[in-house]
Amino acid sequence: MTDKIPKPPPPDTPDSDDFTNQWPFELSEYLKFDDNQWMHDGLESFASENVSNQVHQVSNAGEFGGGSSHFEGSSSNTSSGRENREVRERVAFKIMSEIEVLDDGYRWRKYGKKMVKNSPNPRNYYRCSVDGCNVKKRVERDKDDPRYVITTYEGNHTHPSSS
DNA sequence: CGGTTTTGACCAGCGC
DNA sequence: GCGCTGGTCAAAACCG
Repeated sequence: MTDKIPKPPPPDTPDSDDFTNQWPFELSEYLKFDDNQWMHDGLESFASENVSNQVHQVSNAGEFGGGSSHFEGSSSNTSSGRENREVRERVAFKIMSEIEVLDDGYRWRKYGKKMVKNSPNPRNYYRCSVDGCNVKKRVERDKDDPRYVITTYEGNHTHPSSS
């Protein structure tokens, strides 16, 4: 099952950070959260319509390979613990597709499946198979809209997109 | 043969 | 202190 998807169109953005542009599916919404308040108590509403409140258009999602968001691990500076070690950017996507695993040009190795209580559907955990690339991907189906898939990316790829 | 997938169990953090 | 959820790893099985 390496390439279940025929990988349709990697047309003219093979090395662009905007790999979202090559997604043939309908990217309904794109969510970016610096904190983690998006699914704190609004996961249900988030999947419904509330999402429109803090959702940006895909076209504007031009930041991916550079960790643009000023994500900060801790808030205060601790006397000894300084610094946020590795800034792991988290981005959540809501895609309308029957396929959950879209081929974005990278190879993902599934490393776990878990059933969340909020949804009758299981949550899949993927990890980048490339050595040195510690990017993680979390795929979950919507609870109210099974035809929607929520993909959460964690981290940035440090290797060239194959192809 | 290699790489990947799959299920279960384990662990950690947090809540009450 | 215990329970629960979420997350990760591990071994085995399977595919190309």
